[in-house]
Amino acid sequence: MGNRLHTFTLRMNEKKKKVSIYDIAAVLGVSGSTVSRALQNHPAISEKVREQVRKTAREMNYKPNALAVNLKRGYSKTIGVVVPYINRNFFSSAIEGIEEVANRMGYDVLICQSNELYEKEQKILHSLSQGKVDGVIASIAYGTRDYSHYNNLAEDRIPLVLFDRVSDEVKAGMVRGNDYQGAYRVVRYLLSTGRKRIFHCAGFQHVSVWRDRYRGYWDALQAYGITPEADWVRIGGVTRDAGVAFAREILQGKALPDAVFVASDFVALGILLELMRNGVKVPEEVAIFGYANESFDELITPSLSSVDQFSKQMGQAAARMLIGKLNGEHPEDVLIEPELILRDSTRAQGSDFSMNLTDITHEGKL
Amino acid sequence: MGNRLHTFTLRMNEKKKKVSIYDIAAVLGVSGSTVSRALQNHPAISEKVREQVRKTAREMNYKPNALAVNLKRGYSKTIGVVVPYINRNFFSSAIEGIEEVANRMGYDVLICQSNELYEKEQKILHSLSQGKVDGVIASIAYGTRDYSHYNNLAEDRIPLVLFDRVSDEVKAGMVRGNDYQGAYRVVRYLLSTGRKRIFHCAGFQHVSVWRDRYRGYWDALQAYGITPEADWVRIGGVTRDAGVAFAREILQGKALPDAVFVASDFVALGILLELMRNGVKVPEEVAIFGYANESFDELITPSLSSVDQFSKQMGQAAARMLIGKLNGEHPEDVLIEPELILRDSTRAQGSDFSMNLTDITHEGKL
DNA sequence: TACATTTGGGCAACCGATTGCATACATTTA
DNA sequence: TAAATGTATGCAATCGGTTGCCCAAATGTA
Repeated sequence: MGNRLHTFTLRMNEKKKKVSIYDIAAVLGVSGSTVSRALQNHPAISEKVREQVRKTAREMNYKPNALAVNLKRGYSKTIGVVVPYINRNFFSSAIEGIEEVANRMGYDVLICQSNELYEKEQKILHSLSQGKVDGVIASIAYGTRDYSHYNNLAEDRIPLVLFDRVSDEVKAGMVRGNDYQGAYRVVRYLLSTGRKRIFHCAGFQHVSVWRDRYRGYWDALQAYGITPEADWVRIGGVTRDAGVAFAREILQGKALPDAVFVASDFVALGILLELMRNGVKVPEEVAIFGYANESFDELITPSLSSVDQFSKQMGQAAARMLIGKLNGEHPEDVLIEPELILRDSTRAQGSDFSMNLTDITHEGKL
Repeated sequence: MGNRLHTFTLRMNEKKKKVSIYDIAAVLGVSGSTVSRALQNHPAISEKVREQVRKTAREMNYKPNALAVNLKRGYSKTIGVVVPYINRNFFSSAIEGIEEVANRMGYDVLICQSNELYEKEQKILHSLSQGKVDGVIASIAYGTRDYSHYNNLAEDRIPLVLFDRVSDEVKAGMVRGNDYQGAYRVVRYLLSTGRKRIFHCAGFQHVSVWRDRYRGYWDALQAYGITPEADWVRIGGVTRDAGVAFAREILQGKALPDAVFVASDFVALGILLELMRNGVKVPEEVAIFGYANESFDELITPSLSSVDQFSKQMGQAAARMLIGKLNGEHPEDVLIEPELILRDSTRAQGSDFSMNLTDITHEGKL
């Protein structure tokens, strides 16, 4: 047998082919079925043969061809994840949560980034729906306004779970943060510290999370009898540069705001730096409150108050939901309550303002 | 024909099966081969049939099964990428570079993270080598000390390119930054600003990049007639916490260093914050120089001097190299020269120290 | 010894494509 | 009109596994 193995090895080097069950079968003089069954611990195969097969497989460095297995089985035990960017803290920790649950349940995770581009998102989904994954977890790119590529997944029987950036136009399971509440509470907190003239820097309104945050902001102000003026709100992209641009607008306005509630930490960063570069004191003159609790928030000076969305838990919930769907269940949508993280950029001014807000995390509890 | 299509649709809903070329063939009354060829624009198929097939395929929402295609073709046009973490700026921009080149060349990219764990890395490579990818680009986890899982890829004819974290024990193409030079120049710069007592916080020495940085540090000091004492160097993990721990050691030592050259920005962050928390002035008393130019470097106060490794270019080079290998070429290894980014954490003290170092980038040139 | 079971393993179809070769028909040429 | 091309399509093998069904040998039972 050692001899046959040797012969085989030589052939290997010539033909540069991978080892299949039939190669093992040939060496052992059995059929492919037997090898397949032996490797699966099928009871119909005797202990003796089973051991021989396993041993030979090991010696020949056999690895099952996942493509063949998946093709035959009809599923791949793989979950596709589509996010705008993988290097946003929010998304990378969501992915962490997804991987954790998925791996535990025996699934692989295939990560893709859309770069916020509709076309790339489309391509990715198209590629994933060619049998590569059993289901998809996604957070919609903001370049996306037509959702048919998402809805098409259903035609291919690929279950879909959206998290964070969801849309009612898509039929899918959803895991969302309570962005409305988060925003509402941010504004209420700012009001409680005596800030009244509260601006808002929003993201594009076709995106659920930014629309909800805007609504929360609006309703909170209304609830306290304040109606925002037209120039209090700016809608735009969620980049640092957009923040810089908004800061400049603010500086050119007739009066500084007391506070700015920003729908994204990256925008908040741009605003904060640009305001300070122009001599505006944060938080003394203007308080700034971001959203997403990016990792840089606590590193900048002043540290940036923000809203933690429990991104890892969101990822876990999304993975659980998708796997539930794959098992034929009908899991309910998940809504995760966010938590305010208070830092220096919203430090209260002057005399101790006594608050009565029990739902707020104080600095350090991060 | 509309009728046949309708019948088919009904069957679809019942059986919940995806559309194959044979379904199209059945509707049109032709063979599977014809459909396959028509979809590939094979010249042997008449214009008329070709159009019919394409039209029907579109109507039936046909998507080729990637598993079947790849199984048959023997390759997948997919590149596997394995990195320790996707949310490190360094790695995510390397991935950006990889994707850019790969997509342009018609390859998909499958991203995996090892979390610095040997076991997970092993699992990932094992899974990738089951026919899922044509080649692998990786940066070795620091939990890895045995490299057979990498070398095993060769047995499966899967070309491998390592970037950043490489190893001589692995037979693979390599794209590296010139870490030795980077470190050497950092230390030379620090010396040029009058700092002599320069500590070094290194990463585990079985990892190429950290070993090289240590060597560069050592040689630079030697070249200037300085021999580091035993407690000048600490070898350990590359987390923020490790930095905090080192800072505490420093604080308990007999004398503060003039500067600390840190092999990782995350460690440098920990050191910087902990030193400052204990009243040490940075850079007045101690200068700190990091490595990797993470995005938070410019955001903290004082901003952190660091070494930019051109991670995106590294990714591009790695992808080019891998695709070259896939095309049967034998690309040469790539060494990328890093660039020093000077920020406030190493601001020179007292009188203007006139430097004669032309290879240094000055603040703002980032 | 004869028959019924159990055990171990092979045959062949199948998953969804691709492709070399054969074939049927149409067209051109001698 | 028969033979030689050309054109359009189908058959069947193949990629590397999995699995229902069938059969031969071994074992059990009377």
